[in-house]
Amino acid sequence: MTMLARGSGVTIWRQIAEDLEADIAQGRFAPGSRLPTEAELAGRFGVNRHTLRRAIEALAERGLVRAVQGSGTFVETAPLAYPVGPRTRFSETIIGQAREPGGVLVEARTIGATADVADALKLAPSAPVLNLVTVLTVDGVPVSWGDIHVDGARYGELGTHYRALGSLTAAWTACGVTDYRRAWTRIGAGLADGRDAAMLQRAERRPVLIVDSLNVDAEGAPLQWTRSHMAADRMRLIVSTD
Amino acid sequence: MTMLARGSGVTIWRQIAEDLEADIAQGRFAPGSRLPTEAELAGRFGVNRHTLRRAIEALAERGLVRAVQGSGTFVETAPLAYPVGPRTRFSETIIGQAREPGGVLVEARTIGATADVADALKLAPSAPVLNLVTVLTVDGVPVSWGDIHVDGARYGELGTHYRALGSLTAAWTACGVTDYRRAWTRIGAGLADGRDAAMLQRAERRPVLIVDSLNVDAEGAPLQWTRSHMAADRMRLIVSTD
DNA sequence: CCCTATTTGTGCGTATGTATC
DNA sequence: AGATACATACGCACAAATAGG
Repeated sequence: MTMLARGSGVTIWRQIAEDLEADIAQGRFAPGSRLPTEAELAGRFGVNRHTLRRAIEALAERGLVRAVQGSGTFVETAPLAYPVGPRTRFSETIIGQAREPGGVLVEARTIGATADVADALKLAPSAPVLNLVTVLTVDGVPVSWGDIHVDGARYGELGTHYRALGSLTAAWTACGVTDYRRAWTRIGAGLADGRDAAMLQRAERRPVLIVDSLNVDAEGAPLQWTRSHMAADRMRLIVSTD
Repeated sequence: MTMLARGSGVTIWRQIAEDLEADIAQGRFAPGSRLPTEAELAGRFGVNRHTLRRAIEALAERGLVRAVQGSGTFVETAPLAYPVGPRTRFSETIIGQAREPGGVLVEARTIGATADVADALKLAPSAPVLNLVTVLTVDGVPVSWGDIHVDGARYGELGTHYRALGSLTAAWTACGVTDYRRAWTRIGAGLADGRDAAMLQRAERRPVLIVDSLNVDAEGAPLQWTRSHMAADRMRLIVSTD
């Protein structure tokens, strides 16, 4: 730990933030590990806990650490690679990287198709559509949430199956769809709003990847239109074009 | 124009912003067109120019309009679709959408390969690398800037050719590389920093797509490693997996 | 190339409402 | 109730960038 230079023109919290950042960059605080408590760090630097919190806040804002109330402050891990391919499955991909995937169904309801959805799924305007809201986690950390839309008339039971099985692939199988593939993916970016912040346990205004996609069955008929919001500092998309 | 409700609990600038947004959504202000001047709009709404500017600022923050000093405030156009495929070329894609592509070489220098670059290009660490910084525009509006790295020993003239020809594909041809393709693409997101803001003529903290990619020649040998920063509200990536 | 009008950007001062301690 | 801080709104003036003659 370097000396703090009071009155040097650089605020104390900034010096501390840079110090901690160097510690993280050089692996003295490992990715995924918990930082010492705020009280301990404040003691170490010889500053008030408020000052230290300001430093932590700056690091969290840049996505280097994540503060969890009641638990601690954790060093963020390197972003996960998520391939975009015709047959990529979330669970398989995550397991292949020796991590533990998870999925939670947050909401399930039937709504009328909006223009976008009706167009993608080739349904009549305002036809019944099953809307599932899910959160995907890796090692318990939310990485993405999705707004899933399927034909309500044909696949109204998808939500029930998903809730029981915890995997979308399995839920589709239970609905009699044994195979599906990704037809197209549209990738944009935006800033996390209140909902993103809540679903991804992330601060507002952090960058999110906004990914629209269409899955089709073996015959090419549209099955599922999804808009996913991915925490950009936890996930990165990989496209192979060989 | 709806009446402004002073003291209604909603600030005036917010009401104005919502009013203008509705005008844009319903096409009363066309994409790409210039809004009335601040003075005129302030007069129309019967408010101070500062108040109106606050409303414009809110719209600009959401990417709906773009203010240019000395020129005016313009309605942003819908994001451009940019395919990610083995043989997509910027110029061809843009022309195919009936828009006008442009490219400017901002900087050209030779540096030592960093670990990332050496790895991607299969060069020795700190081998000479030609680094080109370019800005791509559509209809004169910057949509992306890129940090291009190529083997300095073999393709040191690429920068000269690019500057003369204005197109990377043409510059490669001049270097004797008649064909190349995209091997892989990694897509993340971040917030615009000072450099992004300057290069993309965009405010800081706006969302940017950060795209790393590798181009290879016909034999699959690495040619060009690029990190592009794309203005997310002007461009969106499309991946087809058929 | 210069000059000028137009348009957005910035600063300072003042007054007022609102939330917080 | 009082004190304080902060965002809102207005007015005026000037700086900086752009466009056109």
